[in-house]
Amino acid sequence: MPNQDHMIEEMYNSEGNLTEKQKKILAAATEMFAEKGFAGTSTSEIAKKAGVAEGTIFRHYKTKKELLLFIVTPMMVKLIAPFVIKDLNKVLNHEYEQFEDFIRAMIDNRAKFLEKNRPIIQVFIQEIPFHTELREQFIEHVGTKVMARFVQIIKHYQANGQICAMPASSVIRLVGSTILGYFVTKNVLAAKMAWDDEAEIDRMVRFLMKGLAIDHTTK
Amino acid sequence: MPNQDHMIEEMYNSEGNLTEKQKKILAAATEMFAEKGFAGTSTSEIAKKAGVAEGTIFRHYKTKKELLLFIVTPMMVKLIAPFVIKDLNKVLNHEYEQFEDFIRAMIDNRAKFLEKNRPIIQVFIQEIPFHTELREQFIEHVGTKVMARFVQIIKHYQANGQICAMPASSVIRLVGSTILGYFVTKNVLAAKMAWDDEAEIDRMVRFLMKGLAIDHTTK
DNA sequence: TATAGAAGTGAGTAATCACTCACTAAGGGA
DNA sequence: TCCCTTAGTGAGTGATTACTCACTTCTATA
Repeated sequence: MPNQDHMIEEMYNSEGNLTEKQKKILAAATEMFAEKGFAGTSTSEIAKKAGVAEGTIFRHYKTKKELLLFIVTPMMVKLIAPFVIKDLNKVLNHEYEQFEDFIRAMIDNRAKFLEKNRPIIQVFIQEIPFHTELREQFIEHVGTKVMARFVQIIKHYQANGQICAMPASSVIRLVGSTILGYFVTKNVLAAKMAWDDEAEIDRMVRFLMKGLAIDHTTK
Repeated sequence: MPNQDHMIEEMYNSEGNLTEKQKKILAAATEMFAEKGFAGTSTSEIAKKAGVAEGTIFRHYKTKKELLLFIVTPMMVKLIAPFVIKDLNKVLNHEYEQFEDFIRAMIDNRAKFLEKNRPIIQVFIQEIPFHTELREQFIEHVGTKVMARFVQIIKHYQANGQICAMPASSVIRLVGSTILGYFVTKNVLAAKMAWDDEAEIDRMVRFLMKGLAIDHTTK
């Protein structure tokens, strides 16, 4: 797909020069996709909510699906990749000497990312099972590039003697699952229960550090 | 909703006395909902795949949504609740003296459950964001009943001195996230990469045991 | 074997779907 | 001022949607 990169780059630069109505369309579509799903939302509903004619949507996006991709694609490109590259450098420059510091920085960073892009991320997660393009994009941008960076980071701390020997991919999965689980419960069940965020983060970090520490027990 | 329990009970008993065509409808609907989503699947498609007339679907299910609920509801009732109750008793009867044995039994049990009901579970997970009824049912059956059981189990092992002091809900979240992450990567990325299942389980269990062990380090 | 009730059918319905197109409005450079 | 490009419009398109209903077929029991 040679035009995909072009499309992405275009979006990268063009966020500023969008018409007022175009912004309204994107906002309305994001909100409705998050609430009712892509297949459950009609273009007429989006137009009504955005306060534009239905034809206006199709002036800018050839199909309804293209609208979805324009909402969801830049999130992956713009916001995941740069973070990882930047933080990788910090790690390799010994900015996070302790693995714990790196974990805490990552949790904090992702929390802010999630807060800023909650509805878009929601749409992305909800729609990924139904759209091959989304899966492919995700694998391309996150699955390979980001993964490779993380492997380097983990190996760095393993060589350091800070975390135990184990395939890097397993470490990433364990850490990722734990952090993801924290975000999911925090965001989905937040209102339903008492939630001391700082304490939960502390417990989670401690659990991770202990779980990944080098074994001293001879079992 | 007073008729919900009745509906559930009915399904509980009636799985055997379904017509051949009804079974075909359920199978076809499950498969298509999993693949294309509830909103993205039309009743005419289901009828075609099941080899029945479209009217036959609506003879048994008043609406398309009722069909979805008939597919997804019994999974929660029949298969989650009994397991937990049974295993709770095993724990309280000291059948799993070691917390590790309990964890391993649970992983094994859930793996079999997932294998048997993969498409239904997939539909359930994919549709839960869009249907309030599903969320309510899940909270009612899993969120409260199952949660309460787990809290008892965790407290048992904490009193035993096998796992560290921490709110039971946090322990459940950490363990649950880790196991869920294992299942997700295993099932979603299974074909894409090498996967030594036994080794992964061992690593995960070791991670959990270390992570939840009682602290000896004076930090 | 007669019959009632359930299972199954498929043509038909109004509503809604994503999308088109001929059109007007607006803005900026020559 | 003219003109060209882009943005925006909304009525209209055929296809598809979930669902209905009058009808036939099957099946169990009396």
